[in-house]
Amino acid sequence: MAQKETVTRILDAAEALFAERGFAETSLRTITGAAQVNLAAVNYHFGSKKALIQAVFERFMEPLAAEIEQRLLAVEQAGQTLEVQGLLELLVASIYQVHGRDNNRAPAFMRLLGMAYTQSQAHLRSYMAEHYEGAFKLFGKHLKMSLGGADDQDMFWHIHFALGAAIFTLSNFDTLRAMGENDDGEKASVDFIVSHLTSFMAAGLKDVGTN
Amino acid sequence: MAQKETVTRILDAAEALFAERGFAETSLRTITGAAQVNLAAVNYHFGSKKALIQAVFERFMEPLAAEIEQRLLAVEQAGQTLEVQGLLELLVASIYQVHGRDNNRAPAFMRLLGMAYTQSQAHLRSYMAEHYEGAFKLFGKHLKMSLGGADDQDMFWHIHFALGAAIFTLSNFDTLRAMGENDDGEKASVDFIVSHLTSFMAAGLKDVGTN
DNA sequence: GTAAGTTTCAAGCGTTTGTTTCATTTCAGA
DNA sequence: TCTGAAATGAAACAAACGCTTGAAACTTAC
Repeated sequence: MAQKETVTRILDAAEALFAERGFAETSLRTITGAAQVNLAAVNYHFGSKKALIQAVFERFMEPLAAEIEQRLLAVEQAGQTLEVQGLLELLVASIYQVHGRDNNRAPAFMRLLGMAYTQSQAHLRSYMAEHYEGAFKLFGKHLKMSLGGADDQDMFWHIHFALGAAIFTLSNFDTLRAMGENDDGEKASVDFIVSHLTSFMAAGLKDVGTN
Repeated sequence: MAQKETVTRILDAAEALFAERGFAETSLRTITGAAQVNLAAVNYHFGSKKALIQAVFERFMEPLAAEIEQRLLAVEQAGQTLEVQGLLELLVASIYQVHGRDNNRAPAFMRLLGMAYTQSQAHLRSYMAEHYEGAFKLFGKHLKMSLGGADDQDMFWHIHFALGAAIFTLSNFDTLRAMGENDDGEKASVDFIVSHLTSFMAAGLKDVGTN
């Protein structure tokens, strides 16, 4: 088996299993078992479990952050100014573009993002803050413009309120979808939720500076 | 040492440590060490680690759910109808009333709530859904009235968007507060964040049914 | 075709985990 | 004061963990 295959299979299995059960709850043996790869391969290719976790994040975030930055810069160069709703749609479109919209990779990764905050993974948080500060600040700049120059402190918190709504909802997507079945046993579609979520977030963000 | 003391000290230590590091990352030895209690005491008094986790939730949620139900029923009996913002303030007031507002128990518990969703603790989610369904549905009824009879499906999702914003923000309270320091090194106060958060949530909730 | 480098493999290293055991201590009720 | 149940303590259990090892199996290049 070629190296690339082994590495990819480990990353695929790790991403899915971490998302499903958490970092500490997922052992290397479970991962290598699912990936049909020898236990030692993880330490050989990545060095440690911690490094594997980081690699999972890197593989997802790297192209996504690049796509977002590129789209935002294109908006600038065209001299446009997007509304809040438009900015959020830009994020959604970026995820779909980079990671597809038919698989459930995006919700799975949102679970990972949530875990990076909730579980004791300080190394992950500093890694993310470091590597994707550029994209985050660029987005903040655009958001500030579309909100008519809100106070920085207010905006920081409103962004995280919105981020929380998105992370929580998408990271518990399957659980919530099962809970929220209507009386006909019908589950909400992804598009339904994404459109309501962005609408909710936009309404909340626009509330900045009202108290 | 009397039994009650031992049980209480285990619960106190477990609540704080679980909130700080997660369930799987916190060993019984760490808990009993912090509580200055023998290792076997956990299995003696609670039965298992899983049962201990559940007991931590029960101790916090039981009086809180009762307080919320009581306040909502009092509103009904007075023939009042609360606005969205008023309903959210009722929740905040209930937490303060039951668990105090000077300690940081509420943010710590919000971390636990977030973990109950994010980590693989299906037993906790079903326990919560079962035991506090009454309070949840009662709150939903009031919210629906204050939103002018929104669609059930829409409201279910908007509630969870708002819940996500609250859980995420409060559960990562310290991390975010450190990240969000302004240039003078000043951190946002709890009251500042709670008031902005409820305002954000109210704005988002009122958005229900606009698309 | 062979040698060098890379990747996989089975096995086992030392630790830590949740849980159990059983002897000992504590303490209320007779 | 005696007794029996309740609680605590020290020690050990099997199982699972991350990680390491050295030999075997590959791939690559000459």
